[in-house]
This record gives sequence, C-alpha cells and structure tokens, in this order.
Amino acid sequence: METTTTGFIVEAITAAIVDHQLTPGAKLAEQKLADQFGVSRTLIRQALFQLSRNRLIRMEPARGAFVAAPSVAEARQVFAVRRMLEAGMVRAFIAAANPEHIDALRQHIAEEQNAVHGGTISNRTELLGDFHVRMAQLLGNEVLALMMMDLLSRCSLITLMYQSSASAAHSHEEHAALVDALEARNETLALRLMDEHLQHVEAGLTLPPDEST
Amino acid sequence: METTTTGFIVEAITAAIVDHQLTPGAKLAEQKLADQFGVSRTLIRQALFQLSRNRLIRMEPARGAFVAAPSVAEARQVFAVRRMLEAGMVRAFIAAANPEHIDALRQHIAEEQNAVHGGTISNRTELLGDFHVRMAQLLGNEVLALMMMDLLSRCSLITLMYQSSASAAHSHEEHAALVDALEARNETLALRLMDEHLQHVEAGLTLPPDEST
DNA sequence: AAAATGCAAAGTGTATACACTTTTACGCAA
DNA sequence: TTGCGTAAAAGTGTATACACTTTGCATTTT
Repeated sequence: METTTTGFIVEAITAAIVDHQLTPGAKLAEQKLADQFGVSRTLIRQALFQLSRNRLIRMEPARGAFVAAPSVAEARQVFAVRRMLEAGMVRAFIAAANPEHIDALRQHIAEEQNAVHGGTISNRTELLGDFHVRMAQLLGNEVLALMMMDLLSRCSLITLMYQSSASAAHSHEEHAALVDALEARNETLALRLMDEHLQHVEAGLTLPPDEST
Repeated sequence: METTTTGFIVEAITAAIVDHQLTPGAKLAEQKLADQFGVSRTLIRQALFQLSRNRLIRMEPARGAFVAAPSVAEARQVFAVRRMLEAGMVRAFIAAANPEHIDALRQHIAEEQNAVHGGTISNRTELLGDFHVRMAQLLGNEVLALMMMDLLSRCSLITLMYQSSASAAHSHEEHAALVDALEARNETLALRLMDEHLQHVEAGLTLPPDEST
C-alpha cells in the first residue's frame, strides 16, 4: 500500500522482522540490504532511521543497525502498556456496542480458526495479533489501531526471544470467549477475560520474575 | 542528550513544533533547513523521515514535508488513547503506591506552580505535559513514558489548531487534586479526577461535535 | 479579460564519491 | 602458544551531483 520507495523498504524489513526471518540482534548491513533491494545505501539508511524510531531496530553510532533485542524489563513494560490499552478498548467497545461490530469480530475469529488448522505459523501469529488491531479499527480509532500494530510488532520480537509455549489454539479460544462477553455487554467479565488472555500470553514467555527498574 | 547529528536535528525540529515556532501545515523545505543547520540535505531528509514516522510531520511524494495538521477526528482519537493510558496509569500508580512517588509528583507540581506564575508560555505547557510523563517514569515504565511523550507532542499540535481557552492554572489545580487522591489511594476518585481533567483539556478545544469515521 | 500553454526556477528523489571509524587478519615478540 | 600492535578491509557518516517533478510566471490563444 506504500507508494514511496523508502516506505516499501520499511514495510519489507518490518515484515521480515515480524515473520522472524530476521532475528533479534541480527546485523543489518547497509550495502547488503542495498544490493538485495537493488537500490543505493541512501534509501536503506532512510528506512533504517525510520525503523529505529519504532524501536524495531537499534542503531549504534558508527557500528550499524541491529534488530532490536528487547530486555525482560522492556518486554514487561510493553505488555503493561498493552494491558492498559486493551482494557480501555474493551470498555469502549461495550459502550459503542453494535451488532455489526460483533459480527466483524466473529468473522475474524473464523479466519483464525482456519489458520489455526491449515495455515502457516507466521500467518497464524499475524491473525491472532490482528484481532486486537481489528477491535481498534472497529472503534473507529485509527490512531489506536496503528499504535496497537506497533506494539504487536514489538511483541513479536519478544515472543521470539522468550517464547516457551505459545499455544495458538488457546489464544483463539480466548478471543472467542471475549467476543461472547462483549456481545452480552458484560463489562466485568470482558475485562477479566481480556486481562487473563494477556496474562496467558505473557505467562507463555519465560520471563524471569523481575530485575532492574 | 542525543549524540548523533541526525538525532540532534530530529530533536530540534520536534522542539520547534512543540513550541509552536513551526505551525501546522508549514512547509519544511529541505535546502532551507540544511542551510539553517549547516549540514547537507542528506541529514535533513533522514530527520524528516523519522519525524514522519511519529506523525509530527506529513510527507507528500515529490511535494515535500509539512508540519502535521491533525484533523478533528484524529484529535479525538489521540485524546481517547490518552484517556485509556492515563486511566491505566492511575490504577497502576495506586497499586504501586509509594510515599516517594507521591513526593516526586508533589515536587513536580511545585515546579508547575512557579511556571504558572513566572514562566514563559511554552515552558508552562511543557511542564503541564511532563506531569503525565513523570507518572509513567515513576511507574518504572519507560516504554509508556516515551509513548506519552509522543502523544503529548501530538496534543501540542492539536492545541495550537483548535485551542480556544486553555487555562494553565486550571490544569495545575487538577494535577494537585489528582495527587491527593492518589496518596489517599482512592482509586475511584483518582480515576474520576483524571478523566475529568482530560475532559476539561479536550473541552478547552473548539472541536466540532463529530464528523467522519 | 480569462483561460490555456509552455518555459524557467525551485525542489524533491536517488546514486555515488570520499572521509573517517570499526573490524578483521596477520605477523612479530614474549 | 598466546598476546599485542599494526595495516588492510569492510562499513558507516556526510556531502555533492544529477535526473525528474512540481510550481510559478509570462506569453499566447480564444
């Protein structure tokens, strides 16, 4: 959907990171990328600087760009932010409540169902994340949706670093239960389900109890 | 605090936008900026691409970069996100509760007090925004703090576009009342105060009821 | 006089050149 | 063999050159 060359490169690298084709800590050599994309280093550098702004990569002066490797502390912080935003989304969703919105979520869940069975792993992961972005979009809040996308990208890095037991099927079922609660406009239940869902995702990681900060 | 040249330029332009030295819609001509900073267009472009990622500026292909001019819809969305995050912060703050944290906030409020009297307008605005960033930092959540900074930058643009009656003194008093509620660990009250605070800030703008999306 | 056309000036998009820094590799000494 | 120092190789940081697009203005046309 991007029309500019730099934008295209940003999206391509982002996708590669989210799909785990590039792993945390990997070096992103400029000339190598330039050859790969068939452009000059200038455009690659523009793209890398943009990505560094998103915290998807880290740039060390005179040493180069590396795929970000979030610390445990950062991982917890990202999840804490997600929890805040998603709790707000649940509330807003119940307040805005609209049968078509519920339908849209149900339709998304159906796609998840298919992916959990037939799809590839990265496709599955992507859809499970998109559930949350979809909620934001249905609320008509594009700012929130974009922010969720950024957070989910970072979560994808975190998952790769600390994942111990991610169960796609489990997440899928929790999404379904959440939508039921949303439809019933049971705010208390929906909030609890969303919180538990995120707790489960976070618990699936092997994050040591706590350390600095 | 930035060591790289590009980072320095990003911060300088960001500051200029937040301080309203650059107004929404203003064109950011590359050569002009390059001359001003005494560098080549290359570095300016790198900075502009980073800023565009933050939504502080908008880049139109072959036409150039412009200071962002958030629509009414976007303004409302930004505030909605802020409300979600700040509600979460209030809850987390009360849960984490610690006398030193309260002290730190009180100290910040004292600085606000001084600025509301003697300080310049931009200094005042900056401090009022920093109150919210400070809360995030006290929670030990740097991810959240950076996100709040981004949101506040955008709010500063919104304020400039739609401001009708911003009362710095009013915001300052609301901050003080909020801290009292936090200290008393009165979550219900604190949540209400924070929500009303944001409502007041948003109400101080002349945002037409609603439109698209 | 108003609208359309074409040309020059200004500005953006990309590549390349070169200075400077980091990394790597090799040889020498302990 | 291990450690150190030095030089070559590789890689990043910045500036500049040039192609192409947009913009503004003057001229022509109706």
